[in-house]
Amino acid sequence: MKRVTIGDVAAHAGVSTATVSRVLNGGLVAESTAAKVWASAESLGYSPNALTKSIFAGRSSTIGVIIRDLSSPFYLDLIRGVDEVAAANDSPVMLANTDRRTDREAAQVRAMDQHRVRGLITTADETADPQARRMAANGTPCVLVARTAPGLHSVSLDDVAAGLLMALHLAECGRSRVGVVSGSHRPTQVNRVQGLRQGLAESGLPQPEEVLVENEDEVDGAVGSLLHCVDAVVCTTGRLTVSVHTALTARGLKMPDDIGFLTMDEFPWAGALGISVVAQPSYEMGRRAAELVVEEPAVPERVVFQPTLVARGSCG
Amino acid sequence: MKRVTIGDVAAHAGVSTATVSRVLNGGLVAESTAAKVWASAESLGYSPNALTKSIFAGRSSTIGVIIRDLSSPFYLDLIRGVDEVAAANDSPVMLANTDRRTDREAAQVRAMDQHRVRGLITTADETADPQARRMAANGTPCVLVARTAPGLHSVSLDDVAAGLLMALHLAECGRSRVGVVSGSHRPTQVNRVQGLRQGLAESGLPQPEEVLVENEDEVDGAVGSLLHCVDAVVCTTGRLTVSVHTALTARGLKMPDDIGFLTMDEFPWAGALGISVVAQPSYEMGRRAAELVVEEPAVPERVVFQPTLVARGSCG
DNA sequence: CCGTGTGATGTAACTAGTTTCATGCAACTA
DNA sequence: TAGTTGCATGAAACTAGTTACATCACACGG
Repeated sequence: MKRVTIGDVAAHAGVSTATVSRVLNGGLVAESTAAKVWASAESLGYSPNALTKSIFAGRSSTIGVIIRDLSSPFYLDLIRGVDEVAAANDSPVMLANTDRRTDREAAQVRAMDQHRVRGLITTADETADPQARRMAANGTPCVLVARTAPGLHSVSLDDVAAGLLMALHLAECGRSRVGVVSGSHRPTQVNRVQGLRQGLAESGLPQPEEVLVENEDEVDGAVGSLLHCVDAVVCTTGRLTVSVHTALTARGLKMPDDIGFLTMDEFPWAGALGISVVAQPSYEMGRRAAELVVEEPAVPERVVFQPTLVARGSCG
Repeated sequence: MKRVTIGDVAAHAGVSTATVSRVLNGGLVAESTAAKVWASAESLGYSPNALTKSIFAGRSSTIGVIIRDLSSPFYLDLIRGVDEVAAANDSPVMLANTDRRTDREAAQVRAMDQHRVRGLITTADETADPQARRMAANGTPCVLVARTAPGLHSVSLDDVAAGLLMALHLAECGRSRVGVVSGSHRPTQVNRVQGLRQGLAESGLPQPEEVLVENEDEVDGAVGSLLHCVDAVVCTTGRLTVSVHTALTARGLKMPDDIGFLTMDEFPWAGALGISVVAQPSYEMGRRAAELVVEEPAVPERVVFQPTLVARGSCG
């Protein structure tokens, strides 16, 4: 049960702990000594304690990731991107899911700080900003995802452009009356709706009917309330795609003939279902966020990605 | 840039580090002293180093999770379950994705060991077993997911039962000639196919035509080669559901009339698409795995979950 | 008035490593 | 042969905490 320490290896090999450390980390050691040490380490099953290394280095090699919603495909791809870069840099990933409970976020950030993560990638909202800034001041790069804040790095989508793309596509498909389902008051949602409004106006179309839905089980009612006057439904968050789609099809509406449907974020079944989406490069965004952590730019960097339209016929 | 240490707090409050430690962890301290220490800690922005605590405790509070495939809905739900229990126990989750590259697994397990995780939950295959056993011997509970091995905990599905369920449903739907797409030689896959064979035999149906597909881009060809003689296609892994479904619909086949389709693992769009599945309680499995880590049973425990059929009409 | 008990605090040893500095020893130079 | 150089190694200090033990002041009982 007692762990084998560097001291045990040193004793077994008949050298000092300093020498063992040098062998393990590639210092100046005689070949014969190195061989002895390797043999001892092997035979004792020595596993160096990464925590101790980290405490000496002042921080661990771990990259912290705080995610609002593990079940959303966007965040999933984001994590895949982060993990990819982290693995390439021998950095483990420490993951925390807040399950959309904002009150947990500051605590999660604090926990990450206490674990002395090498850097933090987070979707937390303003509440946690002071905490994140303190970390940044201590030299821990913090990257906001899907939001910007002064003094912190960020990786986000051009949400206004996403809204514009949506409006443009709807106009091209000959839709005239648009209903919007948005998911929160967060800036991403607000900006997408704003882009949509702007784009519709530029295309000479009337402003959209809007409903805001926090919980998935409110979607059906909300969509129902939209339907009396619209010929297309737009969903500004990938999280609600299934619910909105279900609300439409449950009413027997066929796309694109009975109703147009356009949503955010690519997902595996979009092709099979013929659903048009405005996609964000979530995997690439995850990669970029992790790169910011690894590269530690001195000045806060704001990386903005452009959305792309993937037309599949659900709008006509 | 220099971190505030317990020593800085002690100096600022005019006490010893021992007293600060006692204040922070609830030892015997005078109320007036405690107040001073809290004030100092607050004003200096002290953040206790969790790594140092862990090294003294001999291990960290982190739970390690090694996953083969982050994009599979099964693993995603599993992680959600693990995270839920971990969060309830104030344990961060350290995540590593092997991207189905078996050669990375042993290295990942080693890395988790070096980080002195409190416990390990892994889908790694036999290659990493010796490493995992060494960890278990050192007192780190290791839980295998979707596989069993002597001396290690495991959380898995009754895969034979899953195959039986599939066969039973196909028989009930009047299917007579079944094609199977399986995803690997791993025991899960083999057992599901075995259960399917057994169930078909018990129902008096002929043995299935089987193709094994490692890569997603081989699915279309493989499905094509099945189609000359079958009236139902079964997919024994959720990972390939999209590809197999696409291969079928791309040929203009309608379900259930032209072909029956049955696959593994529940997924968000199954309802919308009317696809019948044999589901595993992946979230619950994740929770149970994390509980095994937290509870550290002395004897290796093998938890087996039962699959359930969710019939949605894609088989008739 | 002295011995004892108790609560609050400090000292120092401990965790498992890394790293600096000093030292030993051999080979080479003068 | 003495002095210099340089490699290999060990002792000890350091990382940031925790904790066992020692100490001290003070209150109380005999």
